[in-house]
Amino acid sequence: MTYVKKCPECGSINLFFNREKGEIICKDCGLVIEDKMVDFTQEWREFDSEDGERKRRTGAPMTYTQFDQGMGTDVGRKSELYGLGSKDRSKFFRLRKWQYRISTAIERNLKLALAEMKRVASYLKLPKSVEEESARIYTLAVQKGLVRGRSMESVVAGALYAACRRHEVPRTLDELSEASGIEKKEIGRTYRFVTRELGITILPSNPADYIARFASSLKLSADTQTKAIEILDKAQRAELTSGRGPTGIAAASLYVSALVHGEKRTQREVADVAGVTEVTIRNRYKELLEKLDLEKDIKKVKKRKKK
DNA sequence: AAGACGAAAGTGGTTGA
DNA sequence: TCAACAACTTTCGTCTT
Repeated sequence: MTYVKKCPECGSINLFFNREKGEIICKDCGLVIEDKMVDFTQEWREFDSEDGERKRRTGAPMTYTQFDQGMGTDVGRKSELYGLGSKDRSKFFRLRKWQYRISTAIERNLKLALAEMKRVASYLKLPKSVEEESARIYTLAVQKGLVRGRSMESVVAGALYAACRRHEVPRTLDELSEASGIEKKEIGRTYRFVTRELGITILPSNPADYIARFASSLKLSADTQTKAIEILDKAQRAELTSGRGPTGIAAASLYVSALVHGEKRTQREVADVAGVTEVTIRNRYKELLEKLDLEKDIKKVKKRKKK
């Protein structure tokens, strides 16, 4: 395993080490540097002892990014035909034929889907752990027949979106949409459908998870970023965040923070990277000023400018 | 001239009867 | 199942820098 001290992209030494996700993330440019480390968390949850027994396993690691998960199932072999009557014989062949048809159909679909998934995931620079999770979700969806009536691509996008959220490295629907070429609405729809049908629970995404990425695409300093997180923290305590879109909150915090640090960005610029409109930023921004008495900070900056 | 601000009308999703 | 509702968007006119 390589030991990274500097970000190969921007040379920054401001790295964030996340043991649970097995990743190192550059705080300045958002690059995921190393994601091949061991994942220390369980990927399943145990609700009772019986559940645990079933899910625990030993042996070679299973991967979902390969279409048959490194395993295969077959309906019997010819050698098992001895002693069967002609009726059973034909049943045997019928079953095998179906087995073949179904499994090849699923396999073909999975192969295509996983290739597409890989493409989109690498376009979005997603860590391997997210891709794995996404592949798992997609595989389950196929097995439950949830792809029927929907385009394969949209389910792939939905699975990726869900996986990102679960791993707390959220991408916006807009980004997914741009990378996959599927409409935002459609992704949202299939995402909701698939997670509901599979009983996957997803926590509402935390605005703080967006800050680092937005800040780096706006080329804001680490100071500004830290300040934005602080503001966010206060906002959450003042209950300004519930029911609001997390991206809007994150964008507004960044906007304010950039303002007081003299790294002003226009509302338009911030709005663009966050995938919201200026109006939303304005509304959140107004609320932030009202409830968090940040006015004095803003005034200070204005005075400084006049000099 | 560009950016910030705010009002009004429209959209898609959630909720509760 | 449908209507009310909240959040967000689009659009557009006005004010500020």
